Amino acid sequence: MARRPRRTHDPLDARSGAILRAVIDEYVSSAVPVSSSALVDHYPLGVSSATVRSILAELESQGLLSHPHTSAGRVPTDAGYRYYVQVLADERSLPIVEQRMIRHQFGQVEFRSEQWFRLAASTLAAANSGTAGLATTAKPKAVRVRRVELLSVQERLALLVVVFREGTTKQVLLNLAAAADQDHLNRVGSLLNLLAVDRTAEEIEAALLDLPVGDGLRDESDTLQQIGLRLVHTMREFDAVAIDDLFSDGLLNVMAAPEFDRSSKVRQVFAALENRAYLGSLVEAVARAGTIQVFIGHENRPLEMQEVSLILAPYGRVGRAVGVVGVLGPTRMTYPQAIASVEFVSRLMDELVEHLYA
Amino acid sequence: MARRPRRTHDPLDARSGAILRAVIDEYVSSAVPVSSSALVDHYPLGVSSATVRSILAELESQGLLSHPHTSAGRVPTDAGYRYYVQVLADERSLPIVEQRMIRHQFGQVEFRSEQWFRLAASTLAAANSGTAGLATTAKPKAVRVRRVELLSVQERLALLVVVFREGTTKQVLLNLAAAADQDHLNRVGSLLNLLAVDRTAEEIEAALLDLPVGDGLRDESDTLQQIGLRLVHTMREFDAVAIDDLFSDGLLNVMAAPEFDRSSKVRQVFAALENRAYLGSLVEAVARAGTIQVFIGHENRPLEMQEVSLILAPYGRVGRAVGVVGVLGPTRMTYPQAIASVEFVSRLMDELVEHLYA
DNA sequence: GTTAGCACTCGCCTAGTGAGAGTGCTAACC
DNA sequence: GGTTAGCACTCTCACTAGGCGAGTGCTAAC
Repeated sequence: MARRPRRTHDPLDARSGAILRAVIDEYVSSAVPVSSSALVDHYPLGVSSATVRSILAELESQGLLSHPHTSAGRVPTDAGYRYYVQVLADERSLPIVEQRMIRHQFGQVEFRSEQWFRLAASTLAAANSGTAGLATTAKPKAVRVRRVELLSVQERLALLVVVFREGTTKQVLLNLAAAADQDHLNRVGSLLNLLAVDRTAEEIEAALLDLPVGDGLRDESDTLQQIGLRLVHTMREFDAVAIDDLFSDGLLNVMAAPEFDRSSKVRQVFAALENRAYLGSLVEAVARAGTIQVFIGHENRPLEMQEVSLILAPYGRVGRAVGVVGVLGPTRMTYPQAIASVEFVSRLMDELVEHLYA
Repeated sequence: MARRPRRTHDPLDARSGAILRAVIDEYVSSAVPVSSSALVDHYPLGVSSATVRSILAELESQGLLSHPHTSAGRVPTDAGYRYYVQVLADERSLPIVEQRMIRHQFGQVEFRSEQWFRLAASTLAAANSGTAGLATTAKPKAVRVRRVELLSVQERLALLVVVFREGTTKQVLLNLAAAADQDHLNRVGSLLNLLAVDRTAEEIEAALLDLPVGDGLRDESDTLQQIGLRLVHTMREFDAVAIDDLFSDGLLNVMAAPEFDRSSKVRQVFAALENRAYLGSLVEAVARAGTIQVFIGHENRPLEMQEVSLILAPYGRVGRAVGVVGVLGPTRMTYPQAIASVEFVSRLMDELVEHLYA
């Protein structure tokens, strides 16, 4: 499961590397198998097409390129992309103007965390044509309560609002065992706050068990137990999911790519996004790695994701809240640019989260 | 804009009606243009294919059927579907077993409104193969505050949590003009609650303006003004959107239909869902009508939605919180079944909402 | 090691053909 | 007069053949 760095291919000599890079650059922009002549025409390789052909044949024998059919040009394999990403791609960073523009946008948007995630996703989609932008909310391993609130809805119906330390809230409707008015709930609420604030599910559960019985607040203690357990349950559930909320943008752009012209292919992309289990495992892997990770085509285990690539980067603080931003696109994507933009946005999100915790 | 009932076609005689119905039933299940011989084979019409042919020609001249090309069978037009839905379709209701199953599922799910919407959407998707289920949250025209809560995040950063009467919450991060600790925020919070509880944005704004200045709480009054205005702004924003949250399920099923095998068609469906403006107008129309509404193909104004149909029903109480549930699918869908299930689920949601307001 | 030249392969486009489906029309029928 | 059988006609679809062009791999010369 752990997504350890794949074994890098035997290093290529400079010229082979340059040609592989050229093939990939060309293929990414044209979406058409690349011929030897196209390479000598568009790239300053300084050799003839015949020479290029022999090198292409060599790269193919190494599994970095493939051949749709005899008289077609070359197409990168997943291994080819992998080598490209790991060895050949120039470390690029986002142009300053673009950086400034994105920062500006984040400054403009309302100060509401949901808006940031939306913006992160749409920014990434906009910065990488043909890909979708993704952003998950920041979530610690074990959430801690900042404050709970109890609101009477009806005689035996109450709304429990929990605010967690990272600012996310959950709300649960409670069917109360006994009737309780707002005054009663207020008293229970204060007790629950005393018990729960700054604590994890585990700790709250322990505290509930330690609760002295018959301490003059008999009336409240039943309700407190009931609601407390419900709170613990809700928190456990929240802790269990790797991805609480997933924002995406630009899925329509992905469909526009020629490789997705049949809807059965598009289906794959969506199935991928709905496969929260796998996506969750990636998010965890990325959070664990603590740095940007690239998952290319067949490196993705689920069959339905083997024609897409994901570039994901964590943000936030390990041990505290960690979320992930990234892009999802066809394997044929502009990796350097995508990596640069994902890296930039993740650092930006870092700052935003840091700002909240400073 | 108002989606008034379309003019019903001149009524057909019994036999023509039966044949139109047969064509639609057949086409819906086979997705292939329907020939006269297929009709006499599969339906007890009691006449020969030649007779059927002449009637088909008649129905076509009335605009209820169309002809892909000379030697192909017939396909219903949008007007044909409309006539079918309005005149021909038998009032069906969901089988009791299915009703019971759905009720059971709603009983099982956690008592959290979000879960209900998800379940409503997935139930509808499951009950109608080839369609997506939709559910919007229940939202009144002008929301009213049930309670506000202020939490200190940092010296000059606070989290405002607003719980509205229907149980939804919003949270906004506030950049405070001046430093404020939790004590200070608590005092401001109580004042704000006094001011805001049970009130709409308009009313809160008015109350803020009426606020006596220099009433011994000078310190708090600046913060109160600032936060109050922010609250009003947030509520206005919330009031302005017709659709706050849209849950959908089964979009992948829609893609499976043969009419959506090219991704450019699928694109349309998604574009439709992202066109919140139009969707919002439909939701409003449905809420206003107070009853289930069917929007077929070209009856939808946006070009990108002219190959899909929507069946939407309101739930909740007009004047209070109203939401919408429904299905989205290709025009070629099983309308009677879809209508029955949407109607059932909307009544179920009615009950749930009613339960909260009782 | 590089290059020019060339034969070869193979997908793609076009045109052409035959089969089949389904219609519309007509003339006979009840 | 409505209904039906029969039939000519139309049009799509699937298949085939042929020509074109792109691009390769190989070879022999540089």
